[in-house]
Amino acid sequence: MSKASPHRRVAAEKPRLPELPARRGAYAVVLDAALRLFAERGYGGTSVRDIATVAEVQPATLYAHFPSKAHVLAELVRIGHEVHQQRFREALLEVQPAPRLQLAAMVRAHVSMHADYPMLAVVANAELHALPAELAAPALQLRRESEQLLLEIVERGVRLGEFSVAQPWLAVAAIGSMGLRVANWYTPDLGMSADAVADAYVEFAWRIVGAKPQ
Amino acid sequence: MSKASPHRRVAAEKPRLPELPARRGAYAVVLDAALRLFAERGYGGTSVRDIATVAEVQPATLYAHFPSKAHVLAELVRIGHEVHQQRFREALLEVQPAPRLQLAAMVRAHVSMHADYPMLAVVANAELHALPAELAAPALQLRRESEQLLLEIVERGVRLGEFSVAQPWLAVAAIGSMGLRVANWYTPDLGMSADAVADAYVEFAWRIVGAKPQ
Amino acid sequence: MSKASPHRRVAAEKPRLPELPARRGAYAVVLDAALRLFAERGYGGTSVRDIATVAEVQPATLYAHFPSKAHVLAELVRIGHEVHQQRFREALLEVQPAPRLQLAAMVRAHVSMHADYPMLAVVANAELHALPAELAAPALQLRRESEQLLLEIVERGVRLGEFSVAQPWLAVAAIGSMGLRVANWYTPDLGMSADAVADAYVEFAWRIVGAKPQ
Amino acid sequence: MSKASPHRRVAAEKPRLPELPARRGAYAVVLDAALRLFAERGYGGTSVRDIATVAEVQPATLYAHFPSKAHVLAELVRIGHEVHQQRFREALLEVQPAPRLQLAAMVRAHVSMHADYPMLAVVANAELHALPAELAAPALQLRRESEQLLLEIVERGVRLGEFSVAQPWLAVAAIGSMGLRVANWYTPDLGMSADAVADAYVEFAWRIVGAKPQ
DNA sequence: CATGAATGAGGTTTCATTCAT
DNA sequence: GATGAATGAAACCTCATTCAT
Repeated sequence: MSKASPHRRVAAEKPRLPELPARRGAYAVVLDAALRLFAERGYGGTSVRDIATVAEVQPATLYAHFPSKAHVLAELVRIGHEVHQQRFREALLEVQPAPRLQLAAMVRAHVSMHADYPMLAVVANAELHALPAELAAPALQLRRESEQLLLEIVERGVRLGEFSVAQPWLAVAAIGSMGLRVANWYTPDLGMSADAVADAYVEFAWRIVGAKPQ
Repeated sequence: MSKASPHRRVAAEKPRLPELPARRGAYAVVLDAALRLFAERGYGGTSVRDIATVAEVQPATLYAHFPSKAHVLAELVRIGHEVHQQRFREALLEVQPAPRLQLAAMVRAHVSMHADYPMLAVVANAELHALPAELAAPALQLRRESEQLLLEIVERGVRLGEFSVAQPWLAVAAIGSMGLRVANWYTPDLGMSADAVADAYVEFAWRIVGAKPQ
Repeated sequence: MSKASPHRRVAAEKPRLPELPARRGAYAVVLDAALRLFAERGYGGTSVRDIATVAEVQPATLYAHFPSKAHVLAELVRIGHEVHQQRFREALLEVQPAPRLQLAAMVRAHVSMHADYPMLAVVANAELHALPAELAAPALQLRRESEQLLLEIVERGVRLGEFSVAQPWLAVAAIGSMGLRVANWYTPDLGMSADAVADAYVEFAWRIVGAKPQ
Repeated sequence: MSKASPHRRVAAEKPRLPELPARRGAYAVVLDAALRLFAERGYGGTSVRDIATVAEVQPATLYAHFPSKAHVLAELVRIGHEVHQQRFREALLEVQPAPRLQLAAMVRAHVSMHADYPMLAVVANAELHALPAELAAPALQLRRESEQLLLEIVERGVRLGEFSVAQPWLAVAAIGSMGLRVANWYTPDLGMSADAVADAYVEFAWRIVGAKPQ
């Protein structure tokens, strides 16, 4: 399919991919083209020819770098989840062990990742279902771990009396969902920094879990 | 494409479509099949042949009722938005004019719609981008109106001193996003009623906007 | 196919069909619609639905009057050849037995038929090949007879010393071809009567066979 | 459609296409197959699969060389008109400026082209109407120019007193029509050379315009 | 590593036709 | 006699992928 979609699924245009140190040339161009197209039209709405055209490469060239179209998506999904996990890891390493601060650090990481790499986030979220089971498994594992981590923080906050929320897992679902969707509408053109959005969402998260002031 | 997706995009199996009074026969069967398939595999991942097979009709029969595959999606998107709007309308008609109650009614309508018709909601949200502009326009218009309505309620709450939130539009974005995602994970099998989920989300929404107790 | 052709295959719009005494109703409407469409787009470029649409009838109705699409064409071809033959017959019955006058009468009949029923003539000529052998046979027979008749007239003229042409059969081919093509370009809008065209073509025919003056 | 037509639209079998210097392989094979099938069954009566089968390639291969079925026809129509124009051009360049000789040269070129490439001529004439406007335009333009050229020769002959014909444009129509139809019946199997046919038609053309002897 | 050409399968849609009403 | 709905086949075309060069 080659028609452009009439209404954007992602508001922002860039940045698209984080630095991919070791990989240059056709690999990077193809990945970048696929990212843009999968984000805009979805995996099923994008043909290998579409990708090759945007990448200014022949369709056959794609197969020198990826075993199949699905593997291109798999690679984008992997990168997306890796970036997400990396931000989570850094956030945890640098934060004091207070639930209130831990939650803030996680939400900030979550939201800013979705604002900084919106296309990557949309593809990793919305096109995951297009992957065959074995290619999707690693991403699903990371997702479960992240959610579990967030849940443990919230439950610990509740146990310590710092948070007050009836069903922590529902709060986690709500907080996660809030952040996911940022990828769809955030763009620097809004005149608001990604940090400012993250700040606001941290406040929302605190409120949802009933965090005590201070 | 005819391979089954390995991980569910929607947890619930039913109910799928609201009563479509006057329409019976192939029209309803096709629509129901398309709903299930679009929800599971996406529009681009579903072929007309797939739909026909599930509906137990010939592909040609589909074209006696819909001008194209896109029009099948358009009809599902239309129905989804109509149900959503209908719930919003009823909620508003029956509620006291207090912002706190209005917000509660809207969130309850929003969440319960996504829990009651999860497939319809997922298709209407996640596959809207696959529609050509002219078919997507009515849904986009309804979306803007719903969001505007929610925003006005929150802003009024702030003006009246009942709510306390720095950027009402961000709060609206967060609240809306929370509810959207319910469609992906809710199923009665969780042992939790849709009403109970809605109750919890109403509480979250109140907290996000800093609603004063009472 | 339903797109209109961009350049006319027949210049004239009407008249289309001679009076069909005994047949009224759907039969006549279908035949008239098919005539127009076959003339403009050809048999292969016209669908049964196209015919039904123009005839303002359901496709199924067509099958109450014709066993198949091919039989609709066969009927038009039959009528076309019948009209042609009828004109030839009348021409012969009313003419003096001089080759010069006989040739004139035949050419006049041939040309005026193509000018009076251009759509019918174009369909009978240009779409004959689309008919299966058994449906085309009667028309092919009539064609051979007409040609043979013309050939005999020319050969007799040569024998009697009234015509002078080396290869009578080539002259007949040329004279017949000239007249056939009139159907494509003649229209009363040209400001010239069909009779005037026929007069001119009679003169051409005389010249081709080298008819002695008087 | 794959049934063979029962009565030939073109008597001759070959030669079919002029030398296409630079083009070999699938392009040429497809074009040759399409020429034969379009000539026999018409554009609407020939499927892409039919062409691919005769060309001994896959249908998909056709689309590596032509954007659509219509473009295959367009290419044939283009080649046909180019050959015709080329013959006209050569004829004019080599002839003395006497109207009588000019007319002879043109008619000879016209007729011999239709006898030498009968399939190409039939397709270019009889299937032109199946092309969308933008693809048909160049051919229509060439046609108008050829006709205009012939008309100017006849009118000049009349002015110079070498020809005597009341309506030169009608004579041109008749002469052109005569030649067109040669493509339908001529075949070397008749035992008559294309040149001999052309000679006869030159004589007919002279007679039609009333050319003075010598 | 990149490519142009080819392919078999399958995409969406239209076809001529039938049949119960 | 007319129809609305259905159908199996086939229409045109695009798909992801391969391979010799």
